[in-house]
Amino acid sequence: MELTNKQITVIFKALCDENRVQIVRLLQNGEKCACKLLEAMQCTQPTLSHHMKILCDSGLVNGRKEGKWMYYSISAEGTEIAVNALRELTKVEDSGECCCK
Amino acid sequence: MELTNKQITVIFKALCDENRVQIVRLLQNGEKCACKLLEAMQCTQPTLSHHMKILCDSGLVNGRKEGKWMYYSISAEGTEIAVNALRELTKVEDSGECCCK
DNA sequence: CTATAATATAGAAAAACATCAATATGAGGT
DNA sequence: ACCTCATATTGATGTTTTTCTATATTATAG
Repeated sequence: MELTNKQITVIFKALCDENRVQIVRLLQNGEKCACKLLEAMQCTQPTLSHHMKILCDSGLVNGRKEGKWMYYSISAEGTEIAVNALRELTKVEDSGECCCK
Repeated sequence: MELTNKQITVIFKALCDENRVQIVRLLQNGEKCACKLLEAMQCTQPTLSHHMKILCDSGLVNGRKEGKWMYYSISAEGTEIAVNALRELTKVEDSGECCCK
């Protein structure tokens, strides 16, 4: 349940590129085909494919193949894991270190 | 209130390095001096200083100077902004695009 | 089975990043 | 004023990431 530092970086690496953040935004109003995403982005097809791989590997985005098309959508599971990981990571715990405890 | 894609990447760039994730973990049980962090990390002092700058610039961590020491702590404000930004970014909105609506 | 269309992969070039050694800054203490 | 200690900055180097062009894969249509 607890993610390793390595796993956490995989998630956040996915979101540390402006293009990928924009892609996630494009997916906010529902599943989209790669070709639709490509239209909206200012990059070549291989570059988009590369970004989609990183997003899918992070678990934040799901890919679904249908015929020759790839459909992408935000993963409810993956994003919940990400939000929880961030909350856990940045949570200040009481260490019991203080004299008052 | 709504962060730009650029601002979001600054936050997540801070967390896409394993060392920085480890630093945040070290700060979870309270404010720590740079020298304490340095002891715990496997890096040189300039490298730590570099990571701390990135963490502070992201808003996730606060720095406080006291004499010749620097004390770092997790920023409640900054981390709340980060969690909210991630939640907003990954939220699937109803676009009204579907025929059923 | 061949042609075409959508996507993925390989490989190379450029940009960004992490890291270190050396040095600078700045704050106390003597 | 000088020395020392904690931290920051600089400049160089190796690594990772982004991006492209060219090519491969896969699926469908004719």
